[in-house]
Amino acid sequence: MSRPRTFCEVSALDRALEVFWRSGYEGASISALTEAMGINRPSLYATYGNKEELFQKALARYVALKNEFFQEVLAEPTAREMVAKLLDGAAEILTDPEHPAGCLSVQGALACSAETERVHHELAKIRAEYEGRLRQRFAEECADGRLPPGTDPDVLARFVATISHGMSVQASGGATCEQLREVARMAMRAWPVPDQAGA
Amino acid sequence: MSRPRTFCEVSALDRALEVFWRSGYEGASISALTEAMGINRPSLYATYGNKEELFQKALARYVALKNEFFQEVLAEPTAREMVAKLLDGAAEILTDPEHPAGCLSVQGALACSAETERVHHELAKIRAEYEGRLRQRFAEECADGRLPPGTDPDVLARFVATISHGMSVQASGGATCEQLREVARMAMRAWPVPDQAGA
DNA sequence: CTCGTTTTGTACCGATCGGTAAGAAATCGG
DNA sequence: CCGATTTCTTACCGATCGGTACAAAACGAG
Repeated sequence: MSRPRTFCEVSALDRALEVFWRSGYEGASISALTEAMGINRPSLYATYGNKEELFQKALARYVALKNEFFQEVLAEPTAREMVAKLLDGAAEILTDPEHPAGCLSVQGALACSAETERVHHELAKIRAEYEGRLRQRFAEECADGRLPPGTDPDVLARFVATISHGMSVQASGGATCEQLREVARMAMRAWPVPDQAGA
Repeated sequence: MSRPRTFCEVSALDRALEVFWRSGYEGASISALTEAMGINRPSLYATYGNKEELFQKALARYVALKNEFFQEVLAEPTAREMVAKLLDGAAEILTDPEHPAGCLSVQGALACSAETERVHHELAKIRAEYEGRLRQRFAEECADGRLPPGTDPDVLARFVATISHGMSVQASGGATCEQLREVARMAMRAWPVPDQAGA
C-alpha cells in the first residue's frame, strides 16, 4: 500500500561502495554517489540516512564480502597454509580490475580531518578486527603446539596484517597481481619454524 | 625596497606539511592551512601558488627530510643491516608523537577522486622512488655476490616497501613503536639466506 | 618626506559541499 | 474510482570549498 521504490536497495549500495572504495570517504561527494547509484538525493537520504550512515552500510557490506573469503581460508588445516592462501588471495582481490585497486579499509580514510574522525576510527576498528581474527587463530595453534614454542600470536597477527595492508598500498600504486604474489611468497619465508636446536 | 614578509617561508611550510600529513590532501582546507601557518590566504597564494603547489612543496620538504635518514642507513655495510636499521627507524618515525602517525606518502591521498588524481600519482611516484632506491642497493649486492644467488632485487625491494607501507597503516591505526619493531624483526626473518644445499 | 613596491588584512567571488522542504507521481486497500 | 501512503522530482538551504580584488600598511631608494 504505497508507491514502490524503483531501485534495488542493495545493488545501489554496492555501487555506492564502489565509489567510496575508489574515492575514499571524503572524496566521494553526494552527487557522485547518487549518480553512480542511479538515484536522486532525497532517495539516498530516505533510504540510507546521511553520508556517514551510507558509508557504514557500504562498509558493512564490504566486510561481509571479505568475510566470506576469510571464512574460506580459515578452513585450511594449518595456520601456515591459511596465511599463504590468505595473502595469495589478497594479491588477486587487491588487483581485481572489476574493483578499485586496494582495500577500502585502507583507502577509505587513513588521514583524518576532524569531520572524518569517526570514519577514520571505524576503519581502524575494521583493520583491528581483521588482525584480531588472525591472532585468535594463531593463539589456538600456539596453544596446542601446532605452531613452534615461543611463537607470539600477537606479533604473528600483526605481521600478517602489516603485509596485507602494505600490499593494499602497493596495489593502489599500480602493483600487479603477480608482483603482490611474489611479495606474499617472500613474506611466508618469515613464518616461524621449530628451533633447529643447533646450539 | 619593499615591505618585508612577516613570516618565515620554510617554517610556515613545515606547519603546512604537518596539516597535510595529519589530514591528507583533501582533508586539509585552506583555512586550516593558513591558521596553522599563521598567515592569511593571500599570503599563502602569493608565496606558494595554489593548494596543489603548496602540497608539492611540502611533499618535497618531507621527502628531503626522509632522505636524510635514508642516506644514513645506506651507509650500513650490508643490505641486511641497512634494511634492519631502516625498518627499525621507520617504527620510530612512524610513531613519533611529534608528528602525525604514519607516512605522508601513504596518508596523503590513497584514494583519488578526479580532482586529486595528480596528487595521487605524485604520491605513488614518491613511493615508487623509495622502492627504486632499495632495488638499486639490492641489485648492487646481488651483482657482487653479497646477496645469495637467486635473490631477486625487485622482489626484495617490493617486499621491504610493502612492510614499510604496511607499518605506516599500522601506525595510523594506533600501533606503538615497540609493536612495529616486533613486526620489523619478524620481517627480517624472511631475509634471503644462502641455500644450505641440503639435497 | 615622498614615491614605488610588496605584503598585509578584509571582504568577497562562483562553485560545490552535505542535507532538506514541498509538491507531483505512483501504487495500494477499499 | 477514491483516498491513504510512500517515493520521486525539483528546487532550494546555509556552510564551506579553493581562489582573488582591492586598498591600507610597511618598508627601501631618492
